Amino acid sequence: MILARLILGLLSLSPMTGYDLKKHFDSSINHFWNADKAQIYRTLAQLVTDGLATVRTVPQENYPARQEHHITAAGRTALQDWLTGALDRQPAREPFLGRIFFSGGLARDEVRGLLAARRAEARELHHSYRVLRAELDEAALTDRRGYLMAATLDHGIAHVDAELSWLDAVEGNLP
Amino acid sequence: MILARLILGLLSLSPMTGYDLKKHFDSSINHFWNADKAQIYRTLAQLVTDGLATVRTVPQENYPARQEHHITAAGRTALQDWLTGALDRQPAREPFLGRIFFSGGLARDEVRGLLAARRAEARELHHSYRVLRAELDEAALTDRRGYLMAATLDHGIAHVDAELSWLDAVEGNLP
DNA sequence: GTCCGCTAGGTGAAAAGTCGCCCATCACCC
DNA sequence: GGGTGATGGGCGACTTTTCACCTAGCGGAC
Repeated sequence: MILARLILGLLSLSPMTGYDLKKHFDSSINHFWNADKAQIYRTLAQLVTDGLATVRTVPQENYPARQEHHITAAGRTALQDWLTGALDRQPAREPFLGRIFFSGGLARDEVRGLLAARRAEARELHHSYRVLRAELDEAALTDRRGYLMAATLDHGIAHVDAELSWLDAVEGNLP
Repeated sequence: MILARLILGLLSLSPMTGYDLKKHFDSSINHFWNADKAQIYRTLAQLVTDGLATVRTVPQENYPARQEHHITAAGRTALQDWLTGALDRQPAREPFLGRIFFSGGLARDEVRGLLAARRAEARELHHSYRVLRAELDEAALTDRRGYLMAATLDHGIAHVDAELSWLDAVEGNLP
């Protein structure tokens, strides 16, 4: 499961609770994956039963105790195996293209509306990616870890740019 | 469910069996969605119980009878509602970026290997999209339906191009 | 004083999707 | 004569994902 791997990846950076993980998913991971809270807690439990992580309860003042999950040696091995293993190509999934594909029967302006809505979304995404990118520490980009994390954001930006160009072309030539 | 809509879309073009649908998914739809055989049959059954499609059994010589599914008026309405309804933005899902994100601990050459594997995949995809694109009838592209169907392929090509450029940039500056 | 939001960690149920397997017939190749 | 693959239509079990709900204490706003 990809989620288990991503969680292992985060745990390899530092021990975390399910709550911490959810916050990471919602911020730094969000541009390429998202995870439901329930799914995170269940996957975390699975990692523990599989011996890839261990839990340590850390009491806090004024707050509920943290169930801190630590990656184990076996977990690090599993993570390494995933990172260096063969690429599993996953099928394309673009619901928006499904609409475009079947929009031949719509009026011209309805199609333009569809494209405009998509453009608005893309622009918004582009902006939020740019903001995230600008917040990155320039110095951190010179080491490989920081560079690759930034690269995943650049990936998002590049694809949103491609999307905008495609939208322009499609609308420009729309019969 | 998106799958139900895509199936309705295909049924709106012509009546089909589950088998026909699977073939369409594997050819013309494959660049933006894919569907499991079992899933198609179950969704088809659901469409019938929901009154969005009806079945007609058509016997054949030498072959099993076709369970031809026809879209109903209610089905066309549902399809129209989907096409003209608000865009539901779906979260990003890029397992490959998950690898990149956590590959900071790998050796430089291992990261290059990852990028190279991705590049090979992208080039292959690019080629298959180009082949499909070339097979399209030029004349059909002047009407809106054909134009939009081709546009979904162009979308794939544009994004694969963006992916290749991104790969070049990432590898070129890799620390 | 009461409600909202943050910290923290869940459960239960249903929907969605995947995987392997099954049935049948015909055509074709070796 | 046996295997493969196309035509056609499924079933059952499983995993993955989502949705709604629940617990509980604390801090601050109204």
